[in-house]
Amino acid sequence: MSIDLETRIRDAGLRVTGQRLAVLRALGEAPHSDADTVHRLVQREFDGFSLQATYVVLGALTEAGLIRRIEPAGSPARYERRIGDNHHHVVCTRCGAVADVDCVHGAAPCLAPSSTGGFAITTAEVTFWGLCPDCQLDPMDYDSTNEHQEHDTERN
Amino acid sequence: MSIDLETRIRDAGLRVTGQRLAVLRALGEAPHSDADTVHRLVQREFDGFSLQATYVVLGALTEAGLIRRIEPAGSPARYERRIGDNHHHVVCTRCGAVADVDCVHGAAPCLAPSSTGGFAITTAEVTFWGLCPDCQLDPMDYDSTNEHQEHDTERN
DNA sequence: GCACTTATTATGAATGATTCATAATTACGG
DNA sequence: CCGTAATTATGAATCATTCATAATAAGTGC
Repeated sequence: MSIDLETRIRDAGLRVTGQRLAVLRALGEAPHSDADTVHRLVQREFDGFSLQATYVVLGALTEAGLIRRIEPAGSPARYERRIGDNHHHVVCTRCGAVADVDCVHGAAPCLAPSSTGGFAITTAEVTFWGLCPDCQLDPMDYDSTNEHQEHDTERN
Repeated sequence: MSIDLETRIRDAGLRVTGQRLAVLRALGEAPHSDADTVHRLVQREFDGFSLQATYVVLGALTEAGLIRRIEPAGSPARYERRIGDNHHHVVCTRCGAVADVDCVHGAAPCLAPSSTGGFAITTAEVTFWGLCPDCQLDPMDYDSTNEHQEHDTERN
């Protein structure tokens, strides 16, 4: 958080635009947001900001290494600003909420497979699955016909 | 492989149909296939077998616990018959090929996070990323404008 | 401060993967 | 062999995402 966002964007070789700043700010407030959420957050600031433009900005920032894209099974891609520290994620099996989990074994790659099948492995990605605090308590759990509802379980 | 497929389907509480048998057989031949691949394989046997029907069958088998569905980032969902042994996967970053990797630490959950953020964790899913044997050799690697081509790296 | 070049954004359409709705068919218990 | 519920067939719909193209704006040099 030391350097300001503008400098970071510039240092990544990108032009500084209000949209990019706003997207980074949105991801600072709401980590693990999907494109649609980022879009809605940034729209408060830029009225004509379309969802497609959101994808373009997210794509550029991801490619530049300023944000990271994760794709948990069953939910749209999510983006986060915490990068370069090889952390992992917990995903709620009921509502899809995502939280960070520090790396299990320190430096990357924090795991080594027993048999690589000839692959030259560069990364180990760990995703934990379980119930978030809200869904553990939620009485709606007993009604299996109910749609899963996304809770506000972004603690970050 | 001891019990025959028909018995397994029945024991899972499902009716035995030719389509289901064919899908299971297809996944025996070509593990980690996506819905489209399964569809094409089964079509050889059932001429009118549609892609949508493939999704229905794959869904039923998955829900019954007869097959497992994995969703590596960037590729469509893939299905496999190897279940219940908590193994993991290596995915080729270039061509998307998937191979099995035995569990790093034995019994599930083979990993424990350092901070759960209040989540009640039930599963740890590990995905390794790297280059498959074919893509390690492939000279097209040097031409970055080329599309990634899927190699036949299913060793199983 | 102004013009120029090129990166970036806006807009609308298109694609790929998957699901849904409904009608036709089939497995299997009685 | 019959009946019923489970399964499949078919076509349309949805969701997330990308593509194509035109309009706009950032940053560079003057």
